[in-house]
Amino acid sequence: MYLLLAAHPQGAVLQELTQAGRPHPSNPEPRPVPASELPAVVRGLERRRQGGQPPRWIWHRTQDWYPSLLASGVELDRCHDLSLRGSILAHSQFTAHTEYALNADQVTLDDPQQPPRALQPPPPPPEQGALFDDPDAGVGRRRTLEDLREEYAAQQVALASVSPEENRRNRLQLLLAAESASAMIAAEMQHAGVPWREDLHEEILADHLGPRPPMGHRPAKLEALNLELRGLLNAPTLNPDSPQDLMRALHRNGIEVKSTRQWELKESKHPAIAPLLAYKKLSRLHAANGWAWLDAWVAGGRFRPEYVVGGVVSGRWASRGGGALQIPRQIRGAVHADPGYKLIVADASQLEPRVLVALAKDSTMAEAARDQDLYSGIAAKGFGGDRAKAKVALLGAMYGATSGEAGRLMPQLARTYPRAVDFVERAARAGESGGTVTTRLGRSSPPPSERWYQSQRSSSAEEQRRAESIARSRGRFTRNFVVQGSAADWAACWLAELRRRLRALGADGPVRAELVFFLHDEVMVHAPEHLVDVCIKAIEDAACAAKDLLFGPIPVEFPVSVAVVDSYDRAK
DNA sequence: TCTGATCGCGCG
DNA sequence: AAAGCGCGCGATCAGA
Repeated sequence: MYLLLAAHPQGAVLQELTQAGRPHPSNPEPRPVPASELPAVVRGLERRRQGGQPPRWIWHRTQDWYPSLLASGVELDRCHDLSLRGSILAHSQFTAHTEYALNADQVTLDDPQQPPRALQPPPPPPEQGALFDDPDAGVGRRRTLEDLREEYAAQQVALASVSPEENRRNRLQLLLAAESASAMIAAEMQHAGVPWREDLHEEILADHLGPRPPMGHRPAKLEALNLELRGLLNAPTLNPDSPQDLMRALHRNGIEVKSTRQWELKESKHPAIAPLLAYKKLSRLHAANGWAWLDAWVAGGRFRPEYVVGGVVSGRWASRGGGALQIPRQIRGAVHADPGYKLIVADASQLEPRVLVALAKDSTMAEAARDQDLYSGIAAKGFGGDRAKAKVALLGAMYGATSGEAGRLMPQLARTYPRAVDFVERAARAGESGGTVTTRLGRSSPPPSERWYQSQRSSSAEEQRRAESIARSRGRFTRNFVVQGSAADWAACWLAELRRRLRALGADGPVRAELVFFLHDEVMVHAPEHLVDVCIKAIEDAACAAKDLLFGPIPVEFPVSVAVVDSYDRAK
């Protein structure tokens, strides 16, 4: 059962559709639902089964509907997020020949005239009347039931015309499903929040920085370091937070650095360097994750960041507010399971190089990667067992290193593993010449920048060099895109498969395992102790399922490492 | 005084 | 200025 949900002056309007996107013949009439009744109505419909399956909800953006439904206690099984599907279909090489993609520039669901969503104030939740008083606000004029029905139908037509060769149609369909599932998971994770012990966080801050200072003042330990620096550098008014100020003071003391970055400062032996590095470390902790951060982002024992699915072109998630994807190791001790619960932290070991092996069908490298530690396996053949060298070389190949140790190791890597190296080289060449590359499931790289096109028309030798530099830069991007993006494909499938298994475990009851965090190749489940073992099994099974979904039965493993801990700092 | 760019650093 | 890839965020800085 396909249920389309759209905004309406009185709240919402529902319509049952066929899979193709036409009104369902047995129940074609749209049904308006007042905002106040929406959670109850949706809950009722969600309980219906057709062929044993719950309905699939179709809506413009998951973010516009699902958070408030979750707040009302309504959890749903699956959806189509038309906005996320649309941006994949509009750019995928798999659909490049379709009307949908060809028209994408003129008719898109998300108005290109509007600034990116990140720059707009967040839309009010649908049950707040304001949204419906002004037809131009929020979801806007072109998001009526009819618009969305047409949009969905057009997406289905585009999908149906994808070549079935090499399983392309199935792969793209899988990507769309995984992307919509991701949107639901992001909303559910925000709803659940990361378990965060404010008292432990404050202990960490007090240990490193001293007691909480009055607003706008430096904590005691930072101020002490500041005074020490002023003395050592003979600079009585130094502000170490100012790069210019700091640079001048360093130069006056004969410390000839070109920037004030940590790694460059570490080169110097001057007695002021140690306290300066200590200052920078503590200053960062105070500014990024200090008391102000705690006040702003943690409430009721939970950290609730906003995740932005589709926020990165490669398919990775981004986040908005609170630096959710950059929780420093320093404060991970504050992420702590509730009494009677455990944190299960799982990460896909060396995901990107394994994805490269599978993409390139490099059987020599696959053989080497049978080792639990991929880099050791690769080092054993071609690098005389030198793991560090093998790692640098492989990362260099995926990132496009040209100089330094990684650059020098490339020929060595290419001799032993020509297929893997050739795969990323091809992606780089395609990008340099303005072409498009595509992930395993069909997410394609964006077109070249305006700068790239302009540089192509260069004439002088100077401009030529500049053009080559811009082209190489795009080459490094597309080279990495296929690997990072296919890894994101895998991770999205892993996450969706895991969600399905966790839902099956604790379909009813308040005590249940929840996904609470996701970071590119790592998930965190907050689980009651008696469910820990089945959760671990679910995580591992989901990883296997994801591998099969992407690549089928190939001899490449995607092992996950799992830690069961009370606090996040004990993982890894 | 406000705004956008830049630096620097946290994460994968 | 370029730099092995992708991000977000806070403080500073330059310019209106």
